[in-house]
Amino acid sequence: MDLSEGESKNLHFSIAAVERDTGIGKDTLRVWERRYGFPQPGRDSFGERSYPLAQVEKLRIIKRLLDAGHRPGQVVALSVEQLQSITEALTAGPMALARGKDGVGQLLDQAMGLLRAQDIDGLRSHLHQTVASLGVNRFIIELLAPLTTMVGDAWMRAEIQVFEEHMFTECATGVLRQAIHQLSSHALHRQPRVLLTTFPQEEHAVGLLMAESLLTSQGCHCLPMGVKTPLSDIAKAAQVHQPDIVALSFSISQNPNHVLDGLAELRRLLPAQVEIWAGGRAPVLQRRPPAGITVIADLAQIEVQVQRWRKRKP
Amino acid sequence: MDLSEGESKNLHFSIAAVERDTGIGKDTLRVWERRYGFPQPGRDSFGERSYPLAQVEKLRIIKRLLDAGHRPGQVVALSVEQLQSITEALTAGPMALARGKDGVGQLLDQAMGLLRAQDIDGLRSHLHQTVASLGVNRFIIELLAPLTTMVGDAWMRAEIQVFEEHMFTECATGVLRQAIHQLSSHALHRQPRVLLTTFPQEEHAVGLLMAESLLTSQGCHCLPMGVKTPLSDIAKAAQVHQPDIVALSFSISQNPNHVLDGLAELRRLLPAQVEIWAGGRAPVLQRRPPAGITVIADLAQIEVQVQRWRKRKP
DNA sequence: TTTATGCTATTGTCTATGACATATGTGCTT
DNA sequence: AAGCACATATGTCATAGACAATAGCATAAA
Repeated sequence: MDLSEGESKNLHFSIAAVERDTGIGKDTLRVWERRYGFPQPGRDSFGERSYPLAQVEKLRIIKRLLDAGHRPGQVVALSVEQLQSITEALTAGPMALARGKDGVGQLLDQAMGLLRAQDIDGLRSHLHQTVASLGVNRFIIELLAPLTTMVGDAWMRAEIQVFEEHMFTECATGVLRQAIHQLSSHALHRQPRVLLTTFPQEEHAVGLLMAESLLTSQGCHCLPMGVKTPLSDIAKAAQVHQPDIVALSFSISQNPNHVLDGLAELRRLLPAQVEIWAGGRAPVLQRRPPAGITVIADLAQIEVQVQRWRKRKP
Repeated sequence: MDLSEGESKNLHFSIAAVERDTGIGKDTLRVWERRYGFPQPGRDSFGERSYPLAQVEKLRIIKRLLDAGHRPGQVVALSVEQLQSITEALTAGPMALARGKDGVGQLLDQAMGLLRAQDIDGLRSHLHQTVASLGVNRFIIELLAPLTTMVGDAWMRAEIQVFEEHMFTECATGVLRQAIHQLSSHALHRQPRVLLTTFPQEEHAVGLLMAESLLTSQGCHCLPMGVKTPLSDIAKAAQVHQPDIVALSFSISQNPNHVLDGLAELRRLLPAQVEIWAGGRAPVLQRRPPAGITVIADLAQIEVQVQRWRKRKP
């Protein structure tokens, strides 16, 4: 029911729109207002909360800090400036790390430059070229993954438009699909068999495709199921296709409790011999690694884990 | 916090889990209970709703019927048997129509057979083979589009599992991406330039990919933006990338008014010389074709419209 | 027969406040 | 340090009422 009517006029958002844009639940938004005095939405002519753009942006910053481990009581009441200084401290590390590390840093800067210049066709050929010269593994781990992170960060800081992010995603998707197609072998009985998907709330498919590419390049037999699969259907698919591993991808904005509950429930639904691998940027995976789940801390771990699996199985 | 304790014992679900699995919001679940007497969850030891599996499955059937246009008051209180008979009646007609029409019908039956046999790898190679032998145009128009319709119908009737539909979509996506990649030319200044996307409510990407494939095979310059782009961002993207045409895809479940309002709004946002093409299975497009919009009644029309555009422009 | 118009019932979502289980932090003791 | 108890912080659930938006339907007009 929430059309984006109000949003276009004066950049005000309904509570549902804010939930969608920030990932913070309606209940939580109301209780923050009650407890911390922020956000402090106006009211529209129907008496309903109406969040100005500035507050939504501040909420996005806050959400990011929460994902990074801060607690609401510490950050919700702070000013935008204070929040930004914390955020900068937070992203300064990884950014420097990704940049100028080795020769690939140049390619990364080049890609970012093309994106900034809105040259999507140029970016696409640049990526295709790089995947050809570096190989899929290095391409993903050293170029595409950092690039995706940088784009995500830029989006968080509202430095890029939504449509630019869409076009980048589309571009990356195309390149990854192409890479997967080229890698895929028709040899039967490749092992391990890996079923790939995400939980129902998860919209982001690029992480999943990166995992699929890496797994395929390791010689695994991938059973991709796209995003947003209900838990019970993951279980049913596992029953039919008998994978050795169910691999799940989580983006940074996932609700930590949903992630943990979902993983626990899935662990119960699947037979014990089926491993569950959980990867992606959801911080909760590292902070509170759930029992019975193999956490893939970063993409390079995929190779390690596949080798571990192969050693264990005869 | 939804502890999923209860879920393991006798397959009971918390309200959050039901929202996740059915896509029906918590508020709606509570208000249905209040108004229609269904669902009727038990209560756990904390006094919180606890939905047995049977009710969750019934809710999934109901959700499908709602997506197909039924209203809650008509269906929420019905028995499972009644719901199933409605679902069957809903899709009986179209099925017969698609089947056994011409020589390609065999390939279609073959594909459906592979899908029924859960042989995804087989289906993938069958599709790749068919696209090679028929060419992209005939492949999409005569095979993939009818197949997608059949799968959608089968999903409506709960003849196939959600995960099977996911796997089919994934398979079709891969084949289409591959086709697009092979077709795409690096020649600059191809015309017309077509920006492709969907409205924010629209999740289905396959229709969009089919359109992109056909347009690319006609020698158009495609600017794909994926699904779910806010209207204002479509306009911003058009400002930057200067397309001749903005092409939109609508699935059958789209709210007719949202579609019409959205198209009218978009028409206002875009310069007059930019054409808007609207295609897909949303019935409202044929019933009340909006002013200033080019309606693509079926996929074969894409070729016709491209030729019309080229004749008009020197 | 078809197309507008207005009325009515339907339906999703919002509001408000209270409750409470779990997570987290603090301080004390060993 | 490490374990434990207690306090605080925090997200989610509950209840019940309100109401705008939507859809269905009947009636009037073309």
